[in-house]
Amino acid sequence: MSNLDLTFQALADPTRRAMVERLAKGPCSVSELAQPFAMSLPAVYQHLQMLEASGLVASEKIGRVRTCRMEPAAMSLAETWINRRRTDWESRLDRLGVHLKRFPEEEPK
Amino acid sequence: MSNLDLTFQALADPTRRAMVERLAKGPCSVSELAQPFAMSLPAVYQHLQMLEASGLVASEKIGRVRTCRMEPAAMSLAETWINRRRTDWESRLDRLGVHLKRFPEEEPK
DNA sequence: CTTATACTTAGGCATATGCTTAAGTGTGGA
DNA sequence: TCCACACTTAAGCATATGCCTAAGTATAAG
Repeated sequence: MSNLDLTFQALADPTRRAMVERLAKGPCSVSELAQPFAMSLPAVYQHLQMLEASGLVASEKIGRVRTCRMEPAAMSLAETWINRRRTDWESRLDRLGVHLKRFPEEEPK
Repeated sequence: MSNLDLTFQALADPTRRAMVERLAKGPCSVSELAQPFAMSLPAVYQHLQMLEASGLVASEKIGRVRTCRMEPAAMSLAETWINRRRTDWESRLDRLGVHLKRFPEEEPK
């Protein structure tokens, strides 16, 4: 499974996106991360593991507290993939526009 | 299910990402879309339906041919969501940097 | 030493996902 | 009219996902 698979899969769940939103504001413990959700701690923990597997989040355990933080590099990878497709599409539209301006009656292939 | 759920879910599958990559180069029929994959046409069709449900792709049927095209607006939504979290994180790091420069021995809360 | 805290693992269950094959439906060429 | 083509629907199946409860483990406070 490629990293983009795991990354987009991780972002596909609203609970996990909310967790990322929380971590974008700054690091926190597993309990703090779990606090907003009406869900058991093991469930939150599983979500956290998917976020870590994708590389979107990293964590470190000190004493009995695990502190989680966002990992912006993985975010960038996903962002870049999307941006690339948008760019491809838009540059195609640009070329099409230029072509139609010069030969308005031809249908592009 | 929110639109971002459907969008990221759609992008989580490598087959569907490849379909989006194909469509970023320009519109094509369902058969053309299916051609690169070692997969039955119904399977491809189901992927297409997920892409349409997310808004990433739109299609129109003329005669017996359905022509599919990329829909950049849905791409932007996903891109923007990711970008926002990255920005939040980075601006937090910036504030932290300023603070540490002025009070190097304090631990930030 | 005992107990509370903060995770962590294990097992189970219901639903969702990604395919398959078989059997349609509508369109257009011969 | 007949038939091939381009989807489209339906049914089924194996695995994955998202939760749960119960039962751990390790650290820290009393």
